[in-house]
Amino acid sequence: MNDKLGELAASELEVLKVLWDVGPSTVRDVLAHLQDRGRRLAYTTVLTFLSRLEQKGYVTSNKSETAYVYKAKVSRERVSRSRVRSLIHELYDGAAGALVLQLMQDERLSPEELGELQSLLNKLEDNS
Amino acid sequence: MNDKLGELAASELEVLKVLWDVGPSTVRDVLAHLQDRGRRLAYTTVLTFLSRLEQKGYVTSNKSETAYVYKAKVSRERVSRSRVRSLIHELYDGAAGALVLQLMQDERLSPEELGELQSLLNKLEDNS
DNA sequence: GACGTCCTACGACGTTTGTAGTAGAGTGAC
DNA sequence: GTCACTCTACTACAAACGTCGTAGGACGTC
Repeated sequence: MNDKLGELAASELEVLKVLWDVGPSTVRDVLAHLQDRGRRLAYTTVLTFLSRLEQKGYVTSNKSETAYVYKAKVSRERVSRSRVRSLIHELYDGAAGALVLQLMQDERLSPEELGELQSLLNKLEDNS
Repeated sequence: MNDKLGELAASELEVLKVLWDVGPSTVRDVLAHLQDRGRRLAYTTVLTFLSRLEQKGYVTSNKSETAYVYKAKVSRERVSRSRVRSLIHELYDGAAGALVLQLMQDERLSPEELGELQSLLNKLEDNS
């Protein structure tokens, strides 16, 4: 059917993130999780977002006994990659290195993270 | 005056980028550069974007002899930082390291970029 | 001084986003 | 069988976004 992913609005992403974090959920589940995160929305608002996400191809739904269960159809990694890529494009015309440098400078990385980076860097240097 | 920066829509960012890339420009200059990049817009559309950018506090304008000259008031770095930060927040709940790793793996970095990363990494490790 | 050209101000209009209300179907409890 | 509740479908509506048209002032040229 509709394989083409539409654009993902901010609130839609927020909802999708719940599905990633907690797995397949009903509208009521999603609402509860959002409220835990301090977001106050009406039940029907969440329903609207889930429907729009389904239309855009990001989630699927299955009728269970009681209510529809929504499930993410697109992985967090895929969305992340595509958003990061457009960010790089928008801001740096594709120069990913600049972004990495900026991130490393601005965001305080833990020693563990630094270690991981180092070993990945070693691998990349070997490979080239 | 109005110090608060509003949200930056996609097309507005595109226009702002021209100002960053080529410096202070008139509407017509901006339009020309956008068209070079393959974007087809009406003159008045660009004017609208510049006005909205000015309202939101991202650019200033000065009347010259002939036409207004628009100038970015907010640096690319500042916008970049804030967008990257919301990206990290939206997708990784603040874990910047994950994003750095993903970037390094997905985007093919040149040997020069890898070198820069290495030396920054050394510095960070020393400091900690 | 009328004409073409360029500029800005302002309004407009369809679409998307954020948010929610209402109506009606299903179901369990009494 | 009626009450209370829950769920979905449909509609709505304001604000933001993407895009442009038109009107009218300024200026140079015949």
